[in-house]
Amino acid sequence: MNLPPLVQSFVLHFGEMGSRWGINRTVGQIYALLYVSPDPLNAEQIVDALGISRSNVSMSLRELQAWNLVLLKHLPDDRRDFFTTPDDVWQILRTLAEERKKREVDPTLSVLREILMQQPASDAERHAQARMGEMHSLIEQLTNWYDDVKKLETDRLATLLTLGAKVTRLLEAKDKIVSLGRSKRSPEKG
Amino acid sequence: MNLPPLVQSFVLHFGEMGSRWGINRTVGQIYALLYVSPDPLNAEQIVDALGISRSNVSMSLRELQAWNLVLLKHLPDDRRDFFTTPDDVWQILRTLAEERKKREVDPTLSVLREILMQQPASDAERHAQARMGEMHSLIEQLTNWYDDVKKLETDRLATLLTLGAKVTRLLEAKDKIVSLGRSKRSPEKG
DNA sequence: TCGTAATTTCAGTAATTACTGAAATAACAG
DNA sequence: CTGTTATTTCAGTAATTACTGAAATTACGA
Repeated sequence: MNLPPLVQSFVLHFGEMGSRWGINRTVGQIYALLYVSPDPLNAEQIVDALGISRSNVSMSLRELQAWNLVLLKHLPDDRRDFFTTPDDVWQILRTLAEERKKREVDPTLSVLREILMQQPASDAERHAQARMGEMHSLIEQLTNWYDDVKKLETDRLATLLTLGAKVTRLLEAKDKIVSLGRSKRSPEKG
Repeated sequence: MNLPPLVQSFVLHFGEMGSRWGINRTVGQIYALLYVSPDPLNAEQIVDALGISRSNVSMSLRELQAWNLVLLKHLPDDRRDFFTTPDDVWQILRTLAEERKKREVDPTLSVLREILMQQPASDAERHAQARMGEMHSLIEQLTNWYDDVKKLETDRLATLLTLGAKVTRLLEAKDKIVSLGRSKRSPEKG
């Protein structure tokens, strides 16, 4: 491996974390390298930087493309492929979220839906189905929220994050006001 | 494998997804089985249900315990260990989020912090450090939001989710009002 | 302390995943 | 076409991860 020390630490870390993130070492290292490189890199440069085989680079770049995590660039009068990551980290986050949802959540959601359609044939199955129903509606709530939030432009998203749980304090206040207003006509618990 | 068909589909799916979720097949299957079982199960019952070795069950339960995803129960006059999952799916979600953060995010955050302390020795390193800084602050914003939100009780969290992006519409309105109020004294762009 | 059941550990093996080098394919320029 | 460079494919191998069975350990009750 042939990199400035500071970059090397980063690249090695991404390599190690790769397995925890569901990608492999090489894919992690290549992504890290592209992320910190000032300019797009071609395959040969990646080979030189990381000291891995050309074919491994080819396969790993293909993997990163399948994840939509890299951009393919071309220089004039040069037919080699050059790769970068998007400049905007928020955009990277969006892509990551989208792809992980597609791979890690959607299949489960559809399996759950299918099972929930079936007729339970015993108490055990009835109970199991009820549990799967709970899981299903939890995931649905999460993905609905996600679908809603992913459309936000970056600065609105940042606002939402900064606000965090404070929002619910507003809601508490609102609840009080609403229930006060309602209390004459239809009083309720609480 | 010896399970009602409906449960078996669920268990097999969790097994297959296991690798995508960073756990292995057996761990996924055991978790799924415990999740849908009406009562806690002991190791022998898991062996019978899934048709895997006793030692594999032992190791996989240990793994699930490391993730805080299962509860250990004891029946009176029975010294075997029985395992379940929490009843509350929201609690499960919280645990999952906490553990994934611990394993998948925190190490990167601390590596980034360390690297950002260092003195860059070239333009390349300066650029890399700037990029890592962007990543670092993105992750910090996300984890701050998470720390804020994780404290909410379940129904407040559900409210927050249901509201989703609608919150920002409130904010837009608020922005307008505030800027209107300010416009006489210190007019600004927008 | 002995015996028994429950659980864990771990060396060996099976299964899976990652990586390489060589060959094939593609994309051009002359 | 032919030669050259870039990229991909893929069979074989290396490395890693998962799983098993046997032995060891633990936790009791008699």
